[in-house]
Amino acid sequence: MRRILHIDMDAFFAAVEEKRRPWLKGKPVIIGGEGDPTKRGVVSTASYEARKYGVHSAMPLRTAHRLCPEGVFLPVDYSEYVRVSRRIKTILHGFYAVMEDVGIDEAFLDISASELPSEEIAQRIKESIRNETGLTCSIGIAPNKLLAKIASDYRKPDGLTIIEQDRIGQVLGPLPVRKLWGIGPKTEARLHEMNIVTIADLAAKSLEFLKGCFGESYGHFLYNAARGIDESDIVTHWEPRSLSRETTFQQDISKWQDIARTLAGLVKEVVEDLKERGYAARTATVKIRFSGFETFTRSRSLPEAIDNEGDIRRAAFDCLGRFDIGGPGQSGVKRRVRLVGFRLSNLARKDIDTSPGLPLPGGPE
DNA sequence: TCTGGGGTCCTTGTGCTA
DNA sequence: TCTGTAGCACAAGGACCC
Repeated sequence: MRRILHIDMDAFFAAVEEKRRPWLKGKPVIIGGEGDPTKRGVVSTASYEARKYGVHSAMPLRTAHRLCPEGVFLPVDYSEYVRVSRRIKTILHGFYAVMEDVGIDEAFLDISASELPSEEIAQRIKESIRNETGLTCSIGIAPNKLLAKIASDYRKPDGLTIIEQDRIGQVLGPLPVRKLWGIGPKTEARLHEMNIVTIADLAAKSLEFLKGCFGESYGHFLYNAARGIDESDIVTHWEPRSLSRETTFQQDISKWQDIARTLAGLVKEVVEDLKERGYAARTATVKIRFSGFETFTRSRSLPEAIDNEGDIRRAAFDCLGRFDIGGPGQSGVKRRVRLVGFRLSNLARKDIDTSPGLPLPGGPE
């Protein structure tokens, strides 16, 4: 029987800020954007005190300020959170080598090989993290990743929940469908329309029914997830599939030159990132969001993967020219633009030569 | 009235080719 | 030569995650 442990740091960004600024302790702390609730941005993390006011992540900062005017608004200091995150991941590596990184404040560990009881392992991890960083975390342990993630969310903050094989239905059944990883707001709304509110409701539906409503792949996923079935492995290494940058203007803009200058800057940043990581890319995509929040993309695939900024910029501007927004000769674009984004995908590692006739890494000697 | 940024994966439509 | 079809790559959009 597999034993998978999921660890989730409690209100991570807010906790890091409280640790280095103790006067914040007990105050409603809201981290997001530039830390200015009069500007555009959304909440990245709200402390548990702020959550009492109804503030939650992904909420617009202006809304958060309306709900919690006495909140302490702080900008996102990503480099500091990465630094603390690295310390935590090092601690976890010290316990078990088989670890899957899930973003900055989460991880899965496969603890199947350990002789120790699950609870003892969890307590030791919690104690080490608290001693080293002063932060608390919530831990879930279960036979697979899907259930371990639900378990870590079951009791927060500083929680520990273990789901044994024979209690899966009992624990899962009464929970709302939204608790399942992979069910977001859209699917939740669709399920509610079908009178499917809890995971037990979902588990009562047949595979054929779910495939008919949600398609082959997602229907199958929902059927298994409702039963707590997940055979996915711990992923210890992965290659990036795409690299991107995007920016939302403080005020919607209407000058083609401003859009072009922003796009050129984004291309530069993404290409620098691409080169630093040692990749080349074959597909360039430009994203435009208009003032009404309608979002469109235009992409161009090249004959081969490249990392030359000039050629990539030409592909980007070719995409930009295919939007119906006017052009360089005109003083203003037809519609005001809220966001410009740029993405490179179809990445290929530059240090791996995959030309015909040469052995691939890891192939026969 | 408000709705960030950096990702992954899936679905659907379309055009090309065998 | 015409037509139908299957497979594939690509483009675009959408849902979801942290």
